[in-house]
Amino acid sequence: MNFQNDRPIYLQIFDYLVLLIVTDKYKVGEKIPSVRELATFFKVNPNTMQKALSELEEEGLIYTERTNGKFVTNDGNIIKNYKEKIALDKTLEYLKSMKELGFPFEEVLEKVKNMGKDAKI
Amino acid sequence: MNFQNDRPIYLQIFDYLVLLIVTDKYKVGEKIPSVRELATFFKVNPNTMQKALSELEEEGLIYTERTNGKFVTNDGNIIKNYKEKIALDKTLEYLKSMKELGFPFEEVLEKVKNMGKDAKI
Amino acid sequence: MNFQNDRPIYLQIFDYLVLLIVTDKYKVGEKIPSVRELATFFKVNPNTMQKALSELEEEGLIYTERTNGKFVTNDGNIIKNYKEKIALDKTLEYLKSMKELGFPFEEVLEKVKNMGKDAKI
Amino acid sequence: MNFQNDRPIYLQIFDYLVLLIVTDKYKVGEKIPSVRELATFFKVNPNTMQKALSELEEEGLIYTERTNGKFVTNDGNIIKNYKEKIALDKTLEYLKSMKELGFPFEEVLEKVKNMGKDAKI
DNA sequence: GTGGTCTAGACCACT
DNA sequence: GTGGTCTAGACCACG
Repeated sequence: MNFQNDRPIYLQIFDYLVLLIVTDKYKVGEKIPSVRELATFFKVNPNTMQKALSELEEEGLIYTERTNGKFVTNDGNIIKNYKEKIALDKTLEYLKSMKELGFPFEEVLEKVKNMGKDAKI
Repeated sequence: MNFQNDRPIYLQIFDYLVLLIVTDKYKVGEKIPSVRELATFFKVNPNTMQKALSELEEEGLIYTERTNGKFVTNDGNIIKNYKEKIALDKTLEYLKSMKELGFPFEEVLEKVKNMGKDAKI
Repeated sequence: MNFQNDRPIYLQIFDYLVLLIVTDKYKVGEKIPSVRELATFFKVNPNTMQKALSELEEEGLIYTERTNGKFVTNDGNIIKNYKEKIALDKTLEYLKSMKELGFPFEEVLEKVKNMGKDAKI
Repeated sequence: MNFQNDRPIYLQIFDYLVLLIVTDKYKVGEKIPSVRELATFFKVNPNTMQKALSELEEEGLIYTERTNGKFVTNDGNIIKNYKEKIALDKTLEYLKSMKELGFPFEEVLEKVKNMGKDAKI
């Protein structure tokens, strides 16, 4: 895992784990590796790992069983909604910034289509 | 102007001034206000303002005439290219992150269309 | 039984059993279920169950007859006093924290009355 | 400041700062001491202090101005509501636990009155 | 000087 | 072995 310099590592790990969850790599209700294991895997300090996981828990995507481990939430809807929310946020932000730049919507749509066609993205 | 807390202020000002330039609010070759004036306007420290302007100058969007002030570049192409570059970057980044989330391109296109239709964005 | 995450499970079980005793669900002198049965019932590790019972015994609310089982104390006064002690502790703690928050006693009394009226609590 | 052993220090500091805010010791909009100063004052590690303050910020009771310091929220309503919320929570929890113990409401009221009379609490 | 982040490492209670 | 907490100390960007 390569971390960028302009964002906190714990947030980058957070984002990565979110991806694993919303794309079903970590299944609903599944136990996730221990804090220490994850810290080793990402080559970060356990505290940093802990912080990333705390954020996940705050979002309701995982929960903790004391002395037992951490688990993906059992509520599939939370995951589904979270995924949808991210998507809407990103789409909205994208369209907003394109509009600020002065592109009419048709042109934006054109760009999206072209870029989606050209490359496999 | 409301600044977010998770990004340097000078970058947020930079972005804002870029918008003014690429949307022709600051015309090609036009003189822009002095550092002091801008600092007052944005309610920031002159050092912060200076940093934002330095970034603009580095991108070639403005240039400095010593003792005379700062001006928007006279080369309209620089501005046009810069605008296009931002747009492509944003579009690429958007499509990439949507793909990471597991959305097929058709669904992304759908979301863009819907959101462009629904709201004035 | 739903356990909270911020307190030891054995303490939560302890509290629950205390309730059973002071509210006479477990009568004076009555035999209580075996550690194993209770552990199964609460879905916890027998060690955890044992710890909860040890605390009860320390408080004098139950006693152990070797090879025979555990029993609620025969001394009704112990139970009565314990109940009274808890009540006073809770009341004192409650009033203290309300005072710390800056509520005058009259207002506290008002809140108690209202909340006791409105809901069945 | 004497910390208890059965609760995280950062939460005890959190509670204490909440008291300072809801009782107007820290006024609306006022700058609070720097993380380092507070850490020194409470004799804890800056990280611990930071965690306590993060919780406060999450609750909306304080906000951060980057490189400038932390401030009590400017919205007096947030503070007022928070105070009221704590009071209701505490009252509800108190009445609930007294009911669980088997005390009829009249008796609870009596205890509250007596204890409020006897001592200055 | 400000807050934010991160590391290294330790200790603890609980199961 | 699990998560949670805490310390000591460092570095960084920002203003």
